[in-house]
Amino acid sequence: MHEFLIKYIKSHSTTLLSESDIQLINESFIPKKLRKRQYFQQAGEVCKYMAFIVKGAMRQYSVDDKGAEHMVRLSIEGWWAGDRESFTMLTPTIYNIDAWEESEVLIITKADMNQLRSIPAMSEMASQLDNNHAFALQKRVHSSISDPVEKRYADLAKTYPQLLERFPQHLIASYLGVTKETLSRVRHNLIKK
Amino acid sequence: MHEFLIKYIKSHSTTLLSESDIQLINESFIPKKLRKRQYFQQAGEVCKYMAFIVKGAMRQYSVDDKGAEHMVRLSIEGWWAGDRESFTMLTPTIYNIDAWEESEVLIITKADMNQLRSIPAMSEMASQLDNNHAFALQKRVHSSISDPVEKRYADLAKTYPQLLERFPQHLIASYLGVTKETLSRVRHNLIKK
DNA sequence: TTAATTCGTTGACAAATGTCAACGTTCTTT
DNA sequence: AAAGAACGTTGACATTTGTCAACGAATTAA
Repeated sequence: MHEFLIKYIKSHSTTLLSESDIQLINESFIPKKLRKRQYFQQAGEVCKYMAFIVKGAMRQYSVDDKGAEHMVRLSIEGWWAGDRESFTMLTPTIYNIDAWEESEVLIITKADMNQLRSIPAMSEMASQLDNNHAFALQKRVHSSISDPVEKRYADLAKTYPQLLERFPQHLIASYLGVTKETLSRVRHNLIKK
Repeated sequence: MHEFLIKYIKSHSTTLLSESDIQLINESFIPKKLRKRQYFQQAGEVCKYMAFIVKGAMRQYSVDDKGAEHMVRLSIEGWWAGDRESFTMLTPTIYNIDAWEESEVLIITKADMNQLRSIPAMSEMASQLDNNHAFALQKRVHSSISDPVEKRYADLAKTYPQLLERFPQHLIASYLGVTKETLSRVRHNLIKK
């Protein structure tokens, strides 16, 4: 189960991992299975763990006054789940995170994560991840103020085609900030062209 | 001119700065004056410098096919300017950055920034900044998919009242992702309540 | 000082999106 | 196998937002 993570770390760093490094990593990341719809984190809690998804699909979302859900993130295997702000600042999160599909994850606490910073490949990977995360958020902000829904959907389909295969359209619609009806019509228009 | 930066670094870190640290910082950050509307960075270039704004106001924006500008960021003194992705990845930026008001900035190259990582307070500040930046982007993504314009504007007015005083409304509108006419009407409705 | 821009507002209308209801299909669960 | 739920689509209509034009006030430049 940890092999996927080790492979992932190697591919996101340039320095080598010693046997003892791998040992330490294996001990720090605890395997956990999540049933369909099982919460990994609920709004109001402090996010105690980051999860590396080995298998499955998860979503991060808020719920507003009217009970409507807003997807801020959709993730599948090879990606991470957890609210960064809550995790690093130890403040209560406003997001729920749950498993959309039955999932297998490797979870780690903040303390253990800090321990692992002593491993060069780990800290390298972490900062690379932080960068990529920030770049992706920046692009999403930019497209949200610049592009019509049609383009936002097309870009998503091109950049992350896996997400369209794994999540139903009403979650994709929420992720894009529109209703499922609007996305349905936008898709209809796109096909015509 | 550097005093403001030093004060800023101190307030964003817990470790002390030695005299030689301050010396090194002063040498790494080069003062630069920008006239009104002068470019700090143009789309297509690689962002060679990060700028700490000592005085003035700057904006970061893209320009689409139709010539419309989209403000991804509005910053004033005590904030930073520069496209993080271009700066760290050495890729061409898609954003223009220019001075909205006459400004004084302190600029630093990536190489010099890396040098400064040896100063604990500096690296501490940098990671704190990265975090705050990511948290702010996350919030903006969330509000863009969850909140109506009215609430987005009210939140902005509450969180960053300075921005409303320093930038004209059509730039604020662009920052929120709506036209100036829409913002004008939204404000009108807000006042009635 | 005068002339030219920029800025914010407003009205009329078009376009995009949301809301609500209905429907058939597919997928789950029993 | 049957029943229920989830999903995606469509229509009718309301609401929001965009577009274009015009206007006056404030700001800037000549």
